[in-house]
Amino acid sequence: MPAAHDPSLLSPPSLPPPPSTRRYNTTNFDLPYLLQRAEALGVADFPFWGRVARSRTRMRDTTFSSKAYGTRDMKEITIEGRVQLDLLTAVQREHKLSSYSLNAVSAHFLGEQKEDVHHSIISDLQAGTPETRRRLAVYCLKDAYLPQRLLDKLMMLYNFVEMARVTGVPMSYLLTRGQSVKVFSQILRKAAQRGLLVPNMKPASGGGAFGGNGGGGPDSGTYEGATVLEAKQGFYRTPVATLDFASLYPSIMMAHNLCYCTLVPPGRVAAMDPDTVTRCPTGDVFVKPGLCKGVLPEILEELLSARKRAKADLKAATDPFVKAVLDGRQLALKISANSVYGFTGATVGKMPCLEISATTTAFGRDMIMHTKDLVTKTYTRANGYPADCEVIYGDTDSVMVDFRVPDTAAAMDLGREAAAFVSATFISPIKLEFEKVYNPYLLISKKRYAGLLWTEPGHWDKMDTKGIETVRRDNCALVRNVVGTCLTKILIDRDEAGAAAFVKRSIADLLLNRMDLSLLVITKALTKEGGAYDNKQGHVELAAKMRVRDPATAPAVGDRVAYVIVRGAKGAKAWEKAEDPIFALEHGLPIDAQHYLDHHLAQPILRLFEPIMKNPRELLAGEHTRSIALSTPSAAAGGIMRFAQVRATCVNCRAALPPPPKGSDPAAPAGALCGHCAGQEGETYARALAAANGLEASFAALWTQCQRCQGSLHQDVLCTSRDCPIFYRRKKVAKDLAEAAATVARFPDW
DNA sequence: AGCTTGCTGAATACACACCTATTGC
DNA sequence: CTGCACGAATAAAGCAATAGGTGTGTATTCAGCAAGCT
Repeated sequence: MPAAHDPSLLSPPSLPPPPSTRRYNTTNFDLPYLLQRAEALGVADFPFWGRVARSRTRMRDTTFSSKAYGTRDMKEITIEGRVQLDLLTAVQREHKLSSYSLNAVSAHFLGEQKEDVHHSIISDLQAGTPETRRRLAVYCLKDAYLPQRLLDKLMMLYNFVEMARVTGVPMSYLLTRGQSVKVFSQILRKAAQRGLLVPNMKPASGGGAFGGNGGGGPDSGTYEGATVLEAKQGFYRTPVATLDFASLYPSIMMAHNLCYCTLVPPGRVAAMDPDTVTRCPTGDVFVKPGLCKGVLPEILEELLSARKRAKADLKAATDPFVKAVLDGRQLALKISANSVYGFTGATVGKMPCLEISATTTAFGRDMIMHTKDLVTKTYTRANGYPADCEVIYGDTDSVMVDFRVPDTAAAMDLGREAAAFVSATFISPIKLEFEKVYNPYLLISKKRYAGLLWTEPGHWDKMDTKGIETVRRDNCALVRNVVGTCLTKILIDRDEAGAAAFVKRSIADLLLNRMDLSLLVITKALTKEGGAYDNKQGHVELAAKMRVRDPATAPAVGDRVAYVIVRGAKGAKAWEKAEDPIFALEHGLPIDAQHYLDHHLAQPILRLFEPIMKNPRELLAGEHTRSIALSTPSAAAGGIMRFAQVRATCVNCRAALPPPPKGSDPAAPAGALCGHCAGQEGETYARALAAANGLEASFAALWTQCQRCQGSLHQDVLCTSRDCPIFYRRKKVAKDLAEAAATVARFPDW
């Protein structure tokens, strides 16, 4: 690309245009852009943004990588005395969304869409007329205004300031560093108060471990985690009470005074007075608080009291959105508290101490088993209770008890009683709480269930769904909708037949190609560089393809890749059939409906209906699955059919028409009807016309909707938003309309 | 010549180990 | 003692679990073919 002809500020020679996700990614996009632009234009006195005079703003590349936040390439930009708050990073860290484009995030939190203009058009707008430049300016203003509103609405500053104060790290760390630096900072602060010194430990593996990330010593780094009780799968139509340990791991660490400074080295155990130490299930020994109170337990007390305050605020709030934000805040504090345990188990971290983490989980395992046994043994008919209770499930810190009573209020009473009774067998501050009742409760397997959640008798609070397709982001919206609707019908409406009917309808719609493309878009995160994958995967292959098509907008590491499954040759692997939804739409690639049915819809439906129906498989077979609208392209080598002449078909009965006579113009419209249908021209034409008119009307409606979204009813729609269902619908209707118009054109005499 | 039989290579099915993404707690 | 160049190290909460996919090896099925038989 010769840059000479274009001195415009909008297209610097060295910098690609922003993909839609980067538009509000100040630290990784806007600031580097400004720096590089100034460099390209030779504006030497520009990059001095900090509050330290004559200190030049510097930039360097880094990558951040952690299990929880994923891997991301980042830019580190030094601006002394000013806090950078990159909203994209903040949203990515605090919220699990399918798409993080400014558009999608605004729609999610503000209920507002924003047009998404492809970067190539931006140059055109700038180079156009005053009117197009005005439009560009409005668009840019929106780009700036939406992040500001998100910042306010999500109470980001408020939450970040609190987190920074509680953990004692600079605010910038909250977005550029992980959990461990927060824990370490608290340890340093507490140790300083006590006059203790913290050792500067060497990083785990001593050798020159750089370049290839192989090895890494998987043997010593791991320890046993929590117990997950066997899930007694089924659909429970009676109340199931849930008993939870409050902050299990923190409370264990506090109760048993687990800390670096209270761990007794094996060689010294014999010398200790047995009354002053605790011997743990792992065999490790820690001194009791009377002798020396641990640093970690004290940190935990502070974090938990901060969380208690947050919970009190949450209770006082009335606005549902504010409630949601405050809930996020208390959750962040809970995660910080749990990270203290995690920090001790992080073998690649600054100060691993597996004695602490392994002891913590060992206590937890004992406690959940103890709770299960005690409850099962106590709540029996023999002890005067209505029935023998059963623990049907439990994960880490919870047990789900079916007391076998029909009444929600009765189950709550029993739950409260059991919680108090079991709590009494533990030392402070360990506490088992009765929290909620599920009724009904659909238990599919470990870590996957759904139910109506009750916290007081009389009315249920909400439908709670865990681990099922509706809450997983690597499903398409179709699956989420079908499963979600079925759950609503089954749990709330108690209409199992209706749910089954809905499934059949959805399958028929899918196979008849009546699905919105937006419902079929799957997104998955690109977790590492393309070459680092061992197995081929659809989203990885597609990302590579997109890099070839347009490097500027292709997904980068850490981004979520959106794709649809299009039809491929017979036996093609799934990774060959993944395609960019916009590309598929624009090139008219057919969707592989069967693949969606077999690989995405079938299993979730079976799992859902298995506990409910006798023969769930009938949902996947039968009349509604027979209607395939399009013919499959033929087998070998990417579809040999591509080279075959497409024969025109009768508009009425779709029978193939005889080929046009030799020598005639092949481009001329074919006759409309076959000999058999020849008499029905009038009604067939009327039908075709009606279809075209209907499509025209819906296209106009969608177009207007998009115009409204862009804020002007007398200008072209430029938006190509991957996240907007209207966009897909508009494109599809446009295509259908073109086909319908072509059909109408085959009746030249009418 | 027409049919069956047995063989062979290819296609298909299946079990299994492993990788990857994501969630629960 | 200060400024600069150069090289080294930098950082990263945890485990349990489900599910879908890939790749591989083995067993089974099937089509095609030649030989043999009627």
